[in-house]
Amino acid sequence: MGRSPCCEKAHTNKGAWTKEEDDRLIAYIRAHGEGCWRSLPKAAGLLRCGKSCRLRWINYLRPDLKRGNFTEEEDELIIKLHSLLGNKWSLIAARLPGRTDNEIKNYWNTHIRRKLLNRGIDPMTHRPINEPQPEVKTISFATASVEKEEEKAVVTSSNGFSGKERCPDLNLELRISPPYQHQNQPHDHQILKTGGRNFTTSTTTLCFSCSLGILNSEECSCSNGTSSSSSSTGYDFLGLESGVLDYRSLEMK
DNA sequence: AAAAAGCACAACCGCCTAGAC
DNA sequence: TGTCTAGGCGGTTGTGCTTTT
Repeated sequence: MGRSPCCEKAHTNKGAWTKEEDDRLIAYIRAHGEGCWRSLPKAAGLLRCGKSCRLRWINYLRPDLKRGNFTEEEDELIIKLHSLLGNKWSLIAARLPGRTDNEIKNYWNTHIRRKLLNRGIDPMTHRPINEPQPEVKTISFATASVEKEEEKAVVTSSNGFSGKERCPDLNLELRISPPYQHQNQPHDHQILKTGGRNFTTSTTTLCFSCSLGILNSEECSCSNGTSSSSSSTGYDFLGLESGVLDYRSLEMK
């Protein structure tokens, strides 16, 4: 049994929104707030699908949107978040006030991908291109329901990893907890191996290359592990100190 | 100047999930 | 407990603009 269509498609407009449609949508939401998107088009006098109205509002009409070019800081934050979260655009967007998931997704595909490729970094794995894939041992962060998590591992990967194929006992569930102190890691790095990937977090402050798990990179600017705060390097991994990202609230399943 | 290629981004499509019943 | 639906998400496509040939 197939799904019923989200709206009556025979009598809906498609394609670019007109100024008049935008005005109607804005006026309606100002008067009634965001509510039932399914009934909104009819109530607002729009010949549009509810989904289309929602998308238009969220991505372009919301008053709190920050339009315009991405800053270098936003670029780097997106890269860092993508290295951690993969193509979870909504999660990434949640860390960038005024930016939408669609906007970030487009920006990634048109700008950042190329930028990383120019740096010699695979945009999907965030590892240097041509670097042999390291052998990955499983570290499971989950405590229960192992079989279910294995099923998830087959289908969940957002970065092109097929967990079941390459790592039968792979657990892709990621939970990020307050940093665990480990004295033997160079540069105070901690490598979270999950989903066939390395996620690097830190008890201190990391340079960009280190945050991507590129240890001992020539581009490393971690001051040989002597840095102890972002103020000394100007680097605030994932915005932990600036408050952009509360890593304790992150959870990827 | 015109055509082709490349780029940027708005919008759509289909799937997934949570919640209501 | 199972079914249905609205909302949400990520992938993909369409289209207009810009740059190159």
